Amino acid sequence: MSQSNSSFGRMSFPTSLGDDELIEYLNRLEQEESQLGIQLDLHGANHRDPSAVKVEDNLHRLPRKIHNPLPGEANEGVSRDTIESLQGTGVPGNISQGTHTLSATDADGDGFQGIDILPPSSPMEVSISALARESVIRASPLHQVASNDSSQLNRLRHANANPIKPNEPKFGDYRSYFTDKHLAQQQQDKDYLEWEQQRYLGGSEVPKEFPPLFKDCVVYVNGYTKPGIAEIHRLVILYGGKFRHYLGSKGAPTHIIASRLTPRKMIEFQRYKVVRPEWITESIEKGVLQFWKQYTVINIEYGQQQIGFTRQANESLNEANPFIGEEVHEMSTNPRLSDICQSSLKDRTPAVNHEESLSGKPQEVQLVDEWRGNSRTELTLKSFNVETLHLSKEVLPEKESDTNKNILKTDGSPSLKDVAEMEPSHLQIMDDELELSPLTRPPAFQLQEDRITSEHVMDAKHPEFLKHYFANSRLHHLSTWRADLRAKFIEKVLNFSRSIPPAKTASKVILHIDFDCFFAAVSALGQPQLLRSDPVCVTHGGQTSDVASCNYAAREFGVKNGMWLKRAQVLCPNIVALDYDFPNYERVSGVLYDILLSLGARSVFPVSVDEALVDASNLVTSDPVVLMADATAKLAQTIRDRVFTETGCHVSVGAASNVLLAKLCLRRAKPAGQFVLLPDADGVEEFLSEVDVGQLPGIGSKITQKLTVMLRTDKCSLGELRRVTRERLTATFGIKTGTKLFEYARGIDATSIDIAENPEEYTRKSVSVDVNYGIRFDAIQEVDVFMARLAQEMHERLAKLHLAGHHLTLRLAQRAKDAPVTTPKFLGLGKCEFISKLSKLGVPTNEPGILSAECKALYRMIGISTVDLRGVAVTITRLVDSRGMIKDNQSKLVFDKTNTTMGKPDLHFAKNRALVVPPDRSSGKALRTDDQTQYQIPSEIDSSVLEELPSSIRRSILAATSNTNAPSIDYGIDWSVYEALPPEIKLELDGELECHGLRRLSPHTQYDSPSESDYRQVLPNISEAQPPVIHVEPPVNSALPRKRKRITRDFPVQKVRTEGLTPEMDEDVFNELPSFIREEILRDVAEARKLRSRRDVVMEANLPKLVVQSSDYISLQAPPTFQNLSCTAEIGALLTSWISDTVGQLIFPHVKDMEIFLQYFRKLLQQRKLTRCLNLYLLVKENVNALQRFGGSCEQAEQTIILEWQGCVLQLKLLLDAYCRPRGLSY
DNA sequence: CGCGGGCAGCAG
DNA sequence: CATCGCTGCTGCCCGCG
Ligand SMILES: Nc1ccn([C@H]2C[C@H](O)[C@@H](COP(=O)(O)OP(=O)(O)OP(=O)(O)O)O2)c(=O)n1
Repeated sequence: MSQSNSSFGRMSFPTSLGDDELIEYLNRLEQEESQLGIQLDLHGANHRDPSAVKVEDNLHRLPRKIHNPLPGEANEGVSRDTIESLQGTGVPGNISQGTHTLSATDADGDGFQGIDILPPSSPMEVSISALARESVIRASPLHQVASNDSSQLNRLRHANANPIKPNEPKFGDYRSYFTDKHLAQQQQDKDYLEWEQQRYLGGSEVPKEFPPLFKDCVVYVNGYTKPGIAEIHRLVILYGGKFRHYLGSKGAPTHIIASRLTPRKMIEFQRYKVVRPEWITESIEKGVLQFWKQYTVINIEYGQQQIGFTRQANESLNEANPFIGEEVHEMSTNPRLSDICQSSLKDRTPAVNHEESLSGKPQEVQLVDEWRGNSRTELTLKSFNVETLHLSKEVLPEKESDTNKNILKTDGSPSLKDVAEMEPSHLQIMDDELELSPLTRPPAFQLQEDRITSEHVMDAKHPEFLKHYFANSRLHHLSTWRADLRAKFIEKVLNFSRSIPPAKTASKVILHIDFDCFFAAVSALGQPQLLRSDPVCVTHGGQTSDVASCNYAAREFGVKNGMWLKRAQVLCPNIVALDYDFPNYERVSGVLYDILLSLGARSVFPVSVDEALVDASNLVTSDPVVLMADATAKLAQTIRDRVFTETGCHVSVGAASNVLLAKLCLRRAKPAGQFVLLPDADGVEEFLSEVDVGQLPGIGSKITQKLTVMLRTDKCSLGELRRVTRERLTATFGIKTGTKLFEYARGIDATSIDIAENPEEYTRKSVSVDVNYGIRFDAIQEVDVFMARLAQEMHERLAKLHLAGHHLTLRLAQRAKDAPVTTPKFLGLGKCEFISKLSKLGVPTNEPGILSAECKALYRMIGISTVDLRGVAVTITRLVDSRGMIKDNQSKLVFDKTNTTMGKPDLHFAKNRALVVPPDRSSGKALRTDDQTQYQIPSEIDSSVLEELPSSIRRSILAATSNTNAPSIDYGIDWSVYEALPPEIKLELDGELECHGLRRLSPHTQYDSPSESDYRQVLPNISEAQPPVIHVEPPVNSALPRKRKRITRDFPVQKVRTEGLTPEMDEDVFNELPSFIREEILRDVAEARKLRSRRDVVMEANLPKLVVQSSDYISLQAPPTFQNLSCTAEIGALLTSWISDTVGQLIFPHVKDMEIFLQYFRKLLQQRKLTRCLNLYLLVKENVNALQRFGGSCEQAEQTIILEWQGCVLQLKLLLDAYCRPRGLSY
């Protein structure tokens, strides 16, 4: 890079840190600092003593803290309620509104009534502020308050009864998914302004004027710019503008800053004013907002010829309506449905403006004419087609798939797809339709819309992947609905004092009620022109897309739920694909449950969103036995009629004396029917004989297959099954499954559906987050970042449920050896092996930091190659109620060496949970508590640090300063030489050696978990105590005898090879370290832990600060500590974790943390620990660069964080250079 | 022999 | 382009103390 002055933009993302970049960076720092009024002369800084360089000041550019909840929080209760009501979660009294609306829409009959059943939009606005608070919390992950909040959270979302916790993430609140970050950013921006003002007020400088040049401007930066994104951000904010990290529809940008644009971006950005960065700088320079057109980017490289129409279009439009940007903004924050359509359309449709379209301004016509007349239409049209296809799927109430010839039309007009597929010459005719139909005919519902840039696939690398994915995953919805329903019904039962159960009659009547082809039926509601005989299915569309549900017309052709669309289309060429409509599924489900609950049955048990069991014994037993069947049939008929009237969808009802039979009857009843099988013994037997084993609950394909092999039959009916002895069945299938088969074959089933009988049995015992789609990673750093996001998601789910857990299980899907790298299903699993590993966390927790670190550590322990990873699942078990747990870190490290013969350190994390015991504020957590450090880096004390480390690392800390008594390990090190080393170097070497030595082990060795039976838990599992009373033991730490062994420095390890480490060689060792540290350090630490536990090593449990304590023993300087760590391996692990967590959660590394780290680095240099510095530098650099190389290109916010880290890298380099150059050292 | 981790299977 | 393969639970097997 020769032109060091002109490539500032590139500087923002250095992949290597050459001298040129360094100089540039210095220049830039100087620029910025002078603008900020900070005295900082960096000229020649690299020739100075590092302590004189005040580079870290640079990191104060933006204050990242978010101090207070946003205004608008006061509204939250209301807003949650309102949102709640429109979600239709099935609470009595809440649903009927939807019902009326629905019948109105039914009568409508034009196919576009979907709009009528959409929720009103205004509450959404408020929900944004609610989410903003969520993001505030998220921005300070170490100060999570959610789970500390002991206020009454109505986690079951009783819309009418209770206030809803405001920051409870609302399931199904799709639109607000993308709003939280905006608001966090806005808050940051506000903070920055305040801070900036403060500086001038407090300082001696003359207050500088910041005219609001960019008032009404909303700026977005694309790609590399000079100055960089951070600086532009700062300037825009400073001069009264707004800044966006996304091109989302919320607060849509008015200006895009870019130095150059790819052709695709050209098209994408057509409706924006795309300007060069000089627009910003020169506007500020001249004190007047410069006319943007002078800085337009569009014609820089591509010229007028090619897409000149775009520029002109933009100009004419924007000049005709200078407030267009503002309009966009306002509309976006008020997401009425039509706005949603418009904004999404705007984003995807080139060269049109829909505000204009709506108001019918003449410019629009002109614009379109211009566009059509352009000679280069072809190129554009191609892109246009692509975009439009997508658009049509999202915006139109129609479901289309590329391969599907049956484009479902809701009226006679051609769909956008039709238009898009026509020759350009036809477009002229279609123009009106093209522009207007999506606006006048909004969709039934707007699915979560990805904001991905067109060149980037939405895989797990994308920062918003999880939200996007879960918003669109049917199985996620299904699971969440079921869990919510369970919880709701348990709560219901607990709230009502248990009514005396009627004496258990010999005969029960169980109804099993289930919607027929639920998704398909509900989705088809919006398409009344469809006939019942039209085969339809619900699917995302695409060859390998799953058919979630198909109607009975389609089943005639052999189409089944779960089948790929490709196959369904082969079986049934005329099948019509419908879109998912999750909010309506929820609503319709609510109607069903209302009806069922209104029956007054003894119990209602939710099986699924579309399916429930009802114990109707009390409703029909008063009749004489003979008439019971009739009464039951009448009841079933009533239910079916009511449900159909109120929802327009059919349920079927199976009724019998137990759950098993009811289920089988239901199957017989479908579709749209009922089947009652009541105590007629012969009838039951006859009925059962015809049933297939596969229909039994809990008997799936595998068992069926095994049975058919065993019986040598094709199809195995219960009649045949009955001929098999119980013994044979239990021998083949195990005691439980065998018995079940035996009894089910005879219609025997004692399954209870009475939640009230034993609510405990139905409360959840685990919480998990699974992602087995979109998992594609190149670098381990990307995995780390993803793990951090997964942990954050897990944390949010746990916090919402007021749960914390003792155990974390990571389950990975690994591409099978023989499976192709590209899966048949796009971003799918393919053929995989699953490997899972459980970790005991030591304390019940839901802290995202711990969860994240643990996941990363477990990932390394499992040792799956990054590129073969196809799925990740995290499960938290051994749950406890987190309410009542004191949130602030009060973990105490407790040492207990009573078990020294086992050779294991007994490490107890005992939370001082005694509610009467005040938090020990004297123990040095000043940084955390007072300064709100974002990434928890306490400056002094053990416990805080330790808590945020993964237990693996936490544990290894104990060993880091102690002996590694592992005689059988061949480290290739001459330990006598080691012994001869100065103690200081020995200390420094310990951690490194450990890693280095361990590295010789096969990385794929499976390690056993350490036994942690000695872990003492203060908090009992909630499940053991009926009322959630927290049992508190007296704090054990103070009472504990200090049995910790005196630290002994003599290495007991003597049985080693003799060649090896010499004082000169340690350099070599170290030089070798970075390459593996950066890739394997976490794994090594984890392995160290495994190794220790496995080899009965006699070790000493040590506080990190013991390193310092032993400084009297060390004659030289004690090594500086970073977070009380002095082992490079651990510090490296911490840094790696820090980096991936901040990038993963899109939070800035906290200024103070960075300061502390740089301070540490400086100290290290002062002590001339060059190799360590080098290692740390390379570690950080490699981590940051890897993220930038692989993952970072898709998301501005992520880039900004990475940029911040690149700043850090450069600062480290600065410090290193300043140290090395005068000494003639090079590295 | 009982416990617990790992894993398979199942349902919607 | 695609596509959105979740999630909670039960039961079996096997190794360990
Ligand atoms: N593999 C599956 C199975 C089910 N579902 C969803 C769509 C279904 O509509 C809903 C209910 O599942 P059912 O098993 O009850 O199937 P249907 O309701 O579609 O059909 P039916 O109950 O009439 O057999 O769950 C799904 O997405 N994927």
